[in-house]
This record gives sequence, structure tokens and C-alpha cells, in this order.
Amino acid sequence: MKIKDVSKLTGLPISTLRFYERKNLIPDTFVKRDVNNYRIYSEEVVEFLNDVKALLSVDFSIEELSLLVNQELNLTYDVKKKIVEQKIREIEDIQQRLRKSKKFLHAILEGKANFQTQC
Amino acid sequence: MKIKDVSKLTGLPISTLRFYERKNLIPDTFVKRDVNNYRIYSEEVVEFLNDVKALLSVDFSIEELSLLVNQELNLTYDVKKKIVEQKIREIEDIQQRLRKSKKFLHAILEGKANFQTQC
DNA sequence: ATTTGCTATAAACCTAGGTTTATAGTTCAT
DNA sequence: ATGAACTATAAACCTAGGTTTATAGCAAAT
Repeated sequence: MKIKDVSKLTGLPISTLRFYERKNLIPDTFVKRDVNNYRIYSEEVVEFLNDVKALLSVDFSIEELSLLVNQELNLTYDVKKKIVEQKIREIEDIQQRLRKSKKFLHAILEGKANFQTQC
Repeated sequence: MKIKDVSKLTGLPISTLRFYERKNLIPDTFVKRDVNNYRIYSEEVVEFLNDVKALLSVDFSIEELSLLVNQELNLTYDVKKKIVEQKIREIEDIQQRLRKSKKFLHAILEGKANFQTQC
């Protein structure tokens, strides 16, 4: 597949695909170069990128994710496991803040929030 | 209260307090000017800013929040209500994505995620 | 063979949400 | 009355996560 196909299948702009690659977010196993220097992607890259999209959309930064994915760093499974576990805790933190904020917004709607006296 | 006191009580850096004010995030009712042009804050600003912090930390942007708070715009209660309701829906969206991501991360830990074959 | 479309890179640009710096006026303690 | 601490503004700077632009080399269809 060429870059445009990957773009269509993942919904990620071509510029973003190139940008992610520069950031080491796409392992070499997924993308080779043709004789003309065009990127040639494997079919599996689509599922991979969909996972990446999901993770980026919540709490992972590009840098964190590239840490997990970059094979050259050769992190042990244990180190990666710790990163993932830490991330799960961060997500649970966000979940708690979201629950609070939602309560707060409902309080605003019901005119119960102090905040609302200023709005 | 002067700016440093507010900074201490809210945990927001002085530079951020001034920045938020420039962004119309702090209603005039909370901050006046002394003869020397120093900002003089009311006591209530502390609770207000804590609410602002909570909302910014999840899903509100400064601009959205200033829309709700800016009295000069004179938005009707109905318009503000719709903004808040919309925001609640956005939060629920995020909550769903977080639940999915968490599942995904657990799957990675258990070696069940396809993603993991690349990590 | 030339126009249209796809690909490439490097570098500049953009936005949000701040922070830092430069410069200057005030206040308080000694 | 002088130094330390606090305040002010404007403008420059910073980071993340991209996007846009400029320039140029392939490819496919007419």
C-alpha cells in the first residue's frame, strides 16, 4: 500500500502519517521504501494505526507511545509493563476528574453551583 | 487580596492569573484596580478559580469557559444551558473512549492485544 | 511528450495554553 | 533614603501536535 491508501483507511492525513514516522511512532516492520523511495506499508499498519489513534486520543502523548513502540530502544517487557500500568492509573485519575466535572456541570444546570452565580 | 495571595490560595502561578484575565476568564466582579493600578481581588475569586481549574483540567478550553463567564457578551441563560449540556455530552464521549483505552491497556498487559505484537 | 496526480523532503507556519524577559513603577523594612 | 520584595505591561519565547508551503522527482493516462 502507498501512503494515500493508508490515509484513506485510517482517516489520518498524509502529513500526519509522515509526521508520526518522523516521531518514531511507526515501527519499521510496517513501512519499507520502494526503489523510487516511496513508502510501502504493510496491511497490518491499518489496525496498528487505529490502536495508536485510540491511545493518542485519550492520554498517551506521541513521545510516550513511541517509547513503547520503538524497537531500537529495546526496552524489556518489564519496563514496558510498568509504563502501561502507570498509564492505567493516569486514566483512572482522569476518570475521577471527569465524574466530578460532570457533577459540577449538572449542578450548574440546576442552579446549584456557586460558579453559576457568576455566569 | 493582591495577586500573590490569590496565587498562593489557588496554586495558579501569578503569570497564569494575569494570562487568564487577558483571556476574559475572570469576571470584573472579582478583580478591581487599586490607585496604584495593582489588582485587588475579592475573596470569592478563590472558589471561582478552583472551579475554573477543575473545568479546564478536563474538557473546557479557556475560550469556551470565557464565553460562559464573560458578562459583556450577555448570553441568555438558554444559550449557556446549551453550551453546558453540549459539554456534558462531550465528557460522556471521553468517558467512553477512556473505558475502551483502559480495556485495551489491560489487553496489552495480558498479551492479548494485537498492538502488543509490535511492542 | 506532456499534463495530471502521486510521492518525497525540509522548513516554515499554526494554535493552545502558558512562561519568561525586559523594563519600570510601588511599598515596606531598616 | 535605599535595598528587597511586590506590582505592572508588552513582547518574546516555549511545547505539543500537527499542517502548509516550496521545491522536486516519479507515474499513469491522454
